[in-house]
Amino acid sequence: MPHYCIWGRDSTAKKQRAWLQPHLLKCPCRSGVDLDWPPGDGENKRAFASHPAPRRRATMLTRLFSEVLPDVQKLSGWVENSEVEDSKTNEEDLGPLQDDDLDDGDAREGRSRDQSEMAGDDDDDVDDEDCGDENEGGDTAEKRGPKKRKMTPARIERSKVRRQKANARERTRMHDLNSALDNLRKVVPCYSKTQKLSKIETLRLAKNYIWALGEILRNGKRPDVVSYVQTLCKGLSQPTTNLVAGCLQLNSRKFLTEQWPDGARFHVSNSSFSVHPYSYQCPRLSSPQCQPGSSRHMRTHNYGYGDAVYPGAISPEYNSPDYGGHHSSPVCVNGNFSVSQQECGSPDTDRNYHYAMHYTGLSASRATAVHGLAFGTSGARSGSAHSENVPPPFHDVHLSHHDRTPVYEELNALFHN
DNA sequence: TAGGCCATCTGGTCCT
DNA sequence: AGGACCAGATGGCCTA
Repeated sequence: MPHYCIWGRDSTAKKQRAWLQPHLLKCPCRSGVDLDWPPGDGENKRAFASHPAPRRRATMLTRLFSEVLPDVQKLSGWVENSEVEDSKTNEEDLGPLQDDDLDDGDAREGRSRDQSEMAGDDDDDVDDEDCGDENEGGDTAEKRGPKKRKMTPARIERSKVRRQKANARERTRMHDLNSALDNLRKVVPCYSKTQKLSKIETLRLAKNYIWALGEILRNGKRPDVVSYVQTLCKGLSQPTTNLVAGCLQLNSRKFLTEQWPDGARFHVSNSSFSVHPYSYQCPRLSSPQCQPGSSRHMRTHNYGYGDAVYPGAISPEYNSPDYGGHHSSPVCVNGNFSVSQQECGSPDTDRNYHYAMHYTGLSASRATAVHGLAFGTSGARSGSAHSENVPPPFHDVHLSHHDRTPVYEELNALFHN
């Protein structure tokens, strides 16, 4: 049973909530009062109730890049060497923050305490420094070294200006980072301007995408769709998994009717399979929110696209020529399906549209080409603001004229918003 | 209301 | 001294 201790005073409800997430937190206090987890009742519970903020919430990007980097390094290594020792990296590197990540807690403690002390207003800082000058009789180590210069009003003013400039630079830096992430979103196998992947999911998907492409290079053959999708979705949240699956299936279907360079038609067998680990029942399908044109969730949120399902991602019968026209419209937009009123929430609808990833007998090679290698088909992205020389994402692949059903128009609108 | 994601501010560290 | 980068803290917004 882990122990947590008290290391400060802050009573905001949110921080208390966060503090109670043991997987995110590790109290850096050396000498605080240890408390049993879970809080339980009595004095211990009261102590938790009044417990302060977490000292640390794992920094997202650092965590993510620590996940991505080993794979990228490994990938680049075996691409160059044409060999890979194993493929267990994905299993190794994902997961919640580990205790090892927090081993530097003590080191941070001192810094955090310094920050806490310095977080006060400038006047306090000035007072402290002035007081420090007055206590020259002591012989502690921290009182040696260069003598602090007195904070004159002019120096304080300059310090404020410096701080403001630093803040502006930091904002710019973070905006640049976000722009880069936006560009990354455009090249991973799932992109929508209205349903942005979160930063962490974008990085995870990018990592998986790189890994999948590397596997293709290593094996010299195209993988089956299932393993390809499994690779892409490894470590992703359920909503992101469904979104990716939907995107893949959508774009796969686009190619069902397109001519390939060799003139061969895309082969569609009668067989199909489901990838149940990724199945996800749209919880709002039968809810009152399931209304045509509902736009409540037409905004960016990471879990809003959780049940995004696109026409090609539904059941195999959906693709059959016998498929009824009344079924041609369900499009889950951020969890809301644009279905007719009578369909919404009906048992039949729920039964027919169980939102597992159903793959038609899609040729693995074609799918791979679509999702991983066939950038050339889409041409250059027009109007893209990013400067990186990135391949255009497959979602820009144009549909052939006869494939531009209203559903696809809607999807195109969705994807190009 | 809990929890996730995000932007912003901030001070520390390293480097030029 | 100042810039880049990092990471902790904080609060807003949103969904379930």
